[in-house]
Amino acid sequence: MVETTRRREIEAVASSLFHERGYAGTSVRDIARALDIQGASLYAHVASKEEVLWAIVDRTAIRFEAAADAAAAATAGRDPASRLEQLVRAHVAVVTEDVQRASVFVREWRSLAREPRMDIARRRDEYERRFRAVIDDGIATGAFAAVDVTAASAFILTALNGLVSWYRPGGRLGEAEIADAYAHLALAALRDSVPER
Amino acid sequence: MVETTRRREIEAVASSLFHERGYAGTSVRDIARALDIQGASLYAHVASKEEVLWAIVDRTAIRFEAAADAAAAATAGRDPASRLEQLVRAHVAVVTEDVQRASVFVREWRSLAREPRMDIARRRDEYERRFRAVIDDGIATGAFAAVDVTAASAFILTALNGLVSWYRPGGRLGEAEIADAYAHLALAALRDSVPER
DNA sequence: CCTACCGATCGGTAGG
DNA sequence: CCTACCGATCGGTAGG
Repeated sequence: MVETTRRREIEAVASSLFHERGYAGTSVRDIARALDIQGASLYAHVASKEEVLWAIVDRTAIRFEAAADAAAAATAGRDPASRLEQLVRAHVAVVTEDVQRASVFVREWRSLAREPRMDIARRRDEYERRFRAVIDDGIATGAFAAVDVTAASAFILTALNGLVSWYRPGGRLGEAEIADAYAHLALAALRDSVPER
Repeated sequence: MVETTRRREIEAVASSLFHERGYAGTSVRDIARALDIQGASLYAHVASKEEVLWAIVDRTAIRFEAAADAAAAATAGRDPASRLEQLVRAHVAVVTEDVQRASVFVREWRSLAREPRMDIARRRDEYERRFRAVIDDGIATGAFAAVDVTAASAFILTALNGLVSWYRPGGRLGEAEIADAYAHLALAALRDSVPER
């Protein structure tokens, strides 16, 4: 499938509907109706409903990965707290940049067929590993308290992902405020409460 | 609808399927098949598919509310940190006690029709308000850092709810370990990093 | 991008 | 709890 304007419109509209009603709760005709075309006409642009979900999920996964890569590159060699802070800020930026797509990525990837679902599962694990590695380092250096790394990374990552269920563009809290607050909360959660003594 | 054994079995099976595939992704026949009866036979026990979702969601909402009530009652008059700790522990307990139902409550309440959905939305707001109130108090007393209360309560509550997507009964981390870790993380996230000086 | 159409499945009812 | 059945809708194809 070539990347036409129409194709991009379809993905935008689908992201919005999948975000609101979920993948299974959205029909191909719902998407078509939002574009003022017939349901069957959609198939001139996409191979299947699932292919649209895949396009949204894969692209968004790439954004998260690229943002985390950039954060890691920018903070290489620095202390764990700074590295985690940038990972958190990168994640918040990707979510706020496009909540609908981020929401579909976070919530609807389970609706994919076996193979693509396993691909995403693997990439999510990889992504989580970045957080775990930084937390591990922080515990090793004494910057972070000796918490259970699985629980801590799950706590922080699900909090970050939870942003998709409450962030509203144009709301009182913009991306900058949320990034600051979330970076502070995540770091404070991990930081050893009695650092120097 | 009277509460028969069959009725309870239906809700248990439906919780499991809704947890795995979502409400919209689960058919009435899927539920019936898991019970070894015909799809139409389900209607001898339930009025509609949505009524089953409502039963699960409403009961689970009641559990969260009751657990928070008990936590609040047990810590009335105490310091904000202790009160928040017990709210966190209560939440973790309800999730781990029945992940499937908790997961359906957290993820699928949006699939309800307008009226029940608004009822749940209202009760979720009410529930969040308990967290906000304690956080507000903690900031007022100086026990907590002066974070944005909306961001902080959303961060913590979505982290708590995120447990439904990774908790596995019988896994390495049991309810006690998770409750300890999550209570620590939530309190540390809020605590003023330089309390006495 | 449309019309016309496909088989399959959806939630649900009637009547036992 | 079953059989038999309902209209509506599902994702998708053929052929223009």
